[in-house]
Amino acid sequence: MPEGPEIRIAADHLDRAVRTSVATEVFFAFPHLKPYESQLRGCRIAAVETRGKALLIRFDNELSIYSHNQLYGRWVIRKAYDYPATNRQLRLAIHNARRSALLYSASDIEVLDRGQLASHPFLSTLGPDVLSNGSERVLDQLRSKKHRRRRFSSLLLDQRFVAGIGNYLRSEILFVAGLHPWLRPMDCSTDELRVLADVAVAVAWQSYRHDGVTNDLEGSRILKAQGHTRNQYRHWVFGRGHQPCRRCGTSIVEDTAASRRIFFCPECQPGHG
DNA sequence: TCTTTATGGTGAG
DNA sequence: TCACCCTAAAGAT
Repeated sequence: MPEGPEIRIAADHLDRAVRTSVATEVFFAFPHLKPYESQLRGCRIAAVETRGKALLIRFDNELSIYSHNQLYGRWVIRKAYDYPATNRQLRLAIHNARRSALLYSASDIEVLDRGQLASHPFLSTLGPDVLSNGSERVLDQLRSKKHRRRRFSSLLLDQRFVAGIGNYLRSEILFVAGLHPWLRPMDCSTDELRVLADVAVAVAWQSYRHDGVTNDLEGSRILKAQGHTRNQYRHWVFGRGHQPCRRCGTSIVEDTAASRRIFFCPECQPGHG
């Protein structure tokens, strides 16, 4: 289940498994991609990259495989031709002498040449990647005229604003920054925006380094030791509607924004109304 | 065996 | 803002 950090973790595994190796075989489930199987067979993989939630596998013949996992796609790395037992649909496989990289369930897979990559309708609209840039780029976006009047709840999910933030990071970032979701950049001081930009980058990096845990690391470690499940210790507020805030005990509010669930603490995230 | 939900994204109005 | 697309798993019946 993929936001920027999860995609980057998958890309790291993929990179270790296939980069610099020759693809001995490439399989596409979609008929319109079949012609590329022979074009990519025997090619070396030059790089595995992420752009927000999208992933690119760059081959040395100038072709790239683009994939977006949406909500469902899942990468699995196995020994060569060692397929897992699963009911999921295999959509893409890249084999080398030692490993097989298998992409299940994803529906958004393309093969792009250099020109198509440069003008890609989704990639070309992405804002700065939250994991590939310092917080200055995020601050620039927050201060830009284009975004100043939009609520944080809408802004943080917009990949043209900053790429890689998804629905759990939205709630978590706003909680850590202490900002109410309905606020807009124009409602905030420069210092507050600077904090938000720093927090956005920091929370995304913590999630990447600690396998999706955005909660306080020491606190989550204790909860885990006490036998709490991953869902129970993972986040500050996301998925914790009506439970007590970990900081102040106030009941966490669950609401809807941009057609997605959002969670916040009305006490720790003031400034609305 | 349904219906709903999900850490995502698009396009119409 | 809403309907819709995508796929899999969980929940309801």
